[in-house]
Amino acid sequence: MQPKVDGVAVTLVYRHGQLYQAISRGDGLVGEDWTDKVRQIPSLPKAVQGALANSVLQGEIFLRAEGHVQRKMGGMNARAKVAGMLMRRGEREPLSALSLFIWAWPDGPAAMSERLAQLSAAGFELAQHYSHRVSRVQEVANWRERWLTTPLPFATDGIVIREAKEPAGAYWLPTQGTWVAAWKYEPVAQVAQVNGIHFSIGRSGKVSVVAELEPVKLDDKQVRRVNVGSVARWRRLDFTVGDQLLVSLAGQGIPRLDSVIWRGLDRTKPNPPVGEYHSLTCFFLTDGCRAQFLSRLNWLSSPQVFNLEGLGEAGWNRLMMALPFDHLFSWLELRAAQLKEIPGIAPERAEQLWHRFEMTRRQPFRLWVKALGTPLPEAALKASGDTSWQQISARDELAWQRLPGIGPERAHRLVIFLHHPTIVALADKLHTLGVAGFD
DNA sequence: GATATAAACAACGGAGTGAT
DNA sequence: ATCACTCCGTTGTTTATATC
Repeated sequence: MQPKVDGVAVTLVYRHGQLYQAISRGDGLVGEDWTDKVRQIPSLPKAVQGALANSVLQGEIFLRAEGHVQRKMGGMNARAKVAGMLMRRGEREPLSALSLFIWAWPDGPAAMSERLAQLSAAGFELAQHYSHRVSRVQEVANWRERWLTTPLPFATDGIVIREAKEPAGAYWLPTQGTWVAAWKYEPVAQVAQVNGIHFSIGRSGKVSVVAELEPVKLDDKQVRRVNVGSVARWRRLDFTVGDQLLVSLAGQGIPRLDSVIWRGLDRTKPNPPVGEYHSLTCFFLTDGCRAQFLSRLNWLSSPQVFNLEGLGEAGWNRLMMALPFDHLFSWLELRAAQLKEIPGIAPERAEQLWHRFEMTRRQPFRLWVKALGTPLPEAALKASGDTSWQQISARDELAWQRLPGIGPERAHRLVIFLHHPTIVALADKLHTLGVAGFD
């Protein structure tokens, strides 16, 4: 077992004895390249030899904090600080405050003791120093308590227990792994008063309930809101403005609603929108559609679709306020001169934005399918290979079901979606607007 | 019927960018 | 110089649906 070091996960790739690449975890499959930053960490060995010379290591970049007692000092925003330092550009200061804790060597020697010994000899000493062989739950509990209350050179958020035998690296997948378990420290919890209840509407029409709180401090974080989840859960919990909730930090800093602590006498509750929104609503900016419409715009400018940089929720809001917005793709009809008139958008930026808009016309057809909000899983979209509206709307339920991840239910919904008058009308608009694939 | 999985969604903090 | 905004990295919870 080892302390669970609180930092930012990184994958190190060594080739020919040199650090070749350092990659953030990202979404588990693709991450950021932090190679240059990691090379500036002083404790990183300059070169490694033997089996390590060509290896892949998993570790944690952490902020050195000599004498850190977790129970007394909490997390100190260590993770955010590390992430901040790694995202900072240029080389203003050396990253001398950072260090590395290597916790896995997926294709290293079979015996854990051997892996730890070789890592230590190469200059990654921490794992060996802080790893203990355990065979009983009580031993684990003892170490856990000890690491929580005595000084360590880093912040921790629990402990990790690993089996001595690990599978080959090829079998390591995000969110899986039965050979390793974490036992986190009890989260700090606080009672917070509900000041308001907010219903947010996502692009698909899904409604989420968010409780606005009288701000409370949890460990190193200031919490003002907490996600309640579905309307159904909110109803089950049965709370309203003025009631008090128990809130803790789940995982590494996301507020979590634990329970309702106290209810007042006044049981009046706001009315949530139920059944009003779904995947076929709010393609047009009409009364009551602002929220979902905005979510749709935000989605199509996100990296998952067109990646229109620098255009977020507030930006879209400005566009919507200042210009005639009718349907989801009205932005394609705007002229550069119109964009330049918007307060808060400089002429240069307006020009640039207009160009980005124009370029989306030539973006791959599959991105336009996503932009439309088609309820089609990523894997199926890739496998379909369709490149035109004709192809995609010609598919019947059986043809859809041959794609991965699509069963009868999704196939049915897809056919309804694609032949819905609103979608047909939008596809026709895209044709008129000269978007590739809609001719 | 049980289990697995993908997708959607939420919040916070630090850094960087662009507008005023 | 200040402010508003965006981006990124962190991950738990819920739901719907596919698949075994």
